[in-house]
Amino acid sequence: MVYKCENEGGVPDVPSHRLDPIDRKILSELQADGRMTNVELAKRVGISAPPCLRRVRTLEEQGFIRGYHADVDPRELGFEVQVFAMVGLQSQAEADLSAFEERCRNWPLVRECHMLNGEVDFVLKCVAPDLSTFQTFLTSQLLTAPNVGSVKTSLVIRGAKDEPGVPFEVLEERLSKSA
Amino acid sequence: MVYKCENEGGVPDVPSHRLDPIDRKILSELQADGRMTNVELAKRVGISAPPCLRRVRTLEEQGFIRGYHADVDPRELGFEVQVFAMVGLQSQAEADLSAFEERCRNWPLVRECHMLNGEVDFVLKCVAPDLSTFQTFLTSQLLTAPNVGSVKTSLVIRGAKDEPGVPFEVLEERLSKSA
DNA sequence: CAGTTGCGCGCAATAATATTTCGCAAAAGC
DNA sequence: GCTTTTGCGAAATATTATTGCGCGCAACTG
Repeated sequence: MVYKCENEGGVPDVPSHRLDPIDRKILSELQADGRMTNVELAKRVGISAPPCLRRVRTLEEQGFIRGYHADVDPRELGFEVQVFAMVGLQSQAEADLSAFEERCRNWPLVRECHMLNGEVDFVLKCVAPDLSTFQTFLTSQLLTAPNVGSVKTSLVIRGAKDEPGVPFEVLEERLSKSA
Repeated sequence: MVYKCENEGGVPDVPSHRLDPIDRKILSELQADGRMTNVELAKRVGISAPPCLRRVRTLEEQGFIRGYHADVDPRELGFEVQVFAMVGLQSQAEADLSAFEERCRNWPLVRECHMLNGEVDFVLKCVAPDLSTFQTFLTSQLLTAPNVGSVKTSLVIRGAKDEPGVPFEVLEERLSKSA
């Protein structure tokens, strides 16, 4: 069970030590099927519905669960193209990094933006209805954005694995060892 | 509304042309909040609950919705490390590509695996509880896997954007132009 | 142009589910 | 050993999901 430590919006202390096996099972089940009914979930984790729902609410409030999303198929919707873009900036000053991140947040075609260590500064995951749409975005938006030095793009030929979230198996394994 | 063309498990013909504005709104709403109740969803898309639920079911069956997932916070759960790995193989024969993909599917730390064009063959998105766990995986699993030529890893310093799914705004814009 | 058919909507009824309330019991603290 | 705390579960209530019609509209047909 999650201990409701009210540390004023502060940083959580020791992450998953605050979760008991039932909480972890709940998270695992909801990660696999986010629309499961509460009664079904309760059945699976081995407690009755009311406490199960309380746990879910608490997990949501504490930020362990950030939200729920339908997993829509991009291809079926006409987004045929997926691209990874490796971006290098000219200046790595914090203000410039933030400015670029903010720009990414405003580009709908950019779904993910992660700052990296090493020679490349950012990796972007992009989707687009077709190649020409992406090319237009690339040349008229990304490449011409302030402070952008180099961009290397790679088209996704095919997806081999795309699992959401985290591997709970690894977490359990790890917790059983440290016990 | 989705036309229930029963083309025997075949490839869908013209993707989102089979979806009317209400269907797209449904997908958009469920992508943003996958646990929304059906009544709330119906209210938002402007129809009553029963037809709304029927549409959702159809969208699920037709594969537009692949599933629902709780979005759990990796950090809160003790997964402190996120890494992108660019992998080059020695042989790009189809059998060897497939073999590597299958291997990725069995590695829990690897959450995503995409085949790319260009010099790099695959990009992998990995998570791990800490750096040493990842290093162990890297050296004793990934680097020693058959046919793996080169691996360049980049640690994620910070995440700037991480939106699930597709930008419906782009889809709507596109459909309004072609009309 | 009236008749017919197919399709999707919404109303109303029913079945499930979510959510609240409350009392009890076990673990933690004193 | 006795409070205090914490979380469970049964029961009651409120919401929601789901099913079963009948209606209207638009396309097709004769």
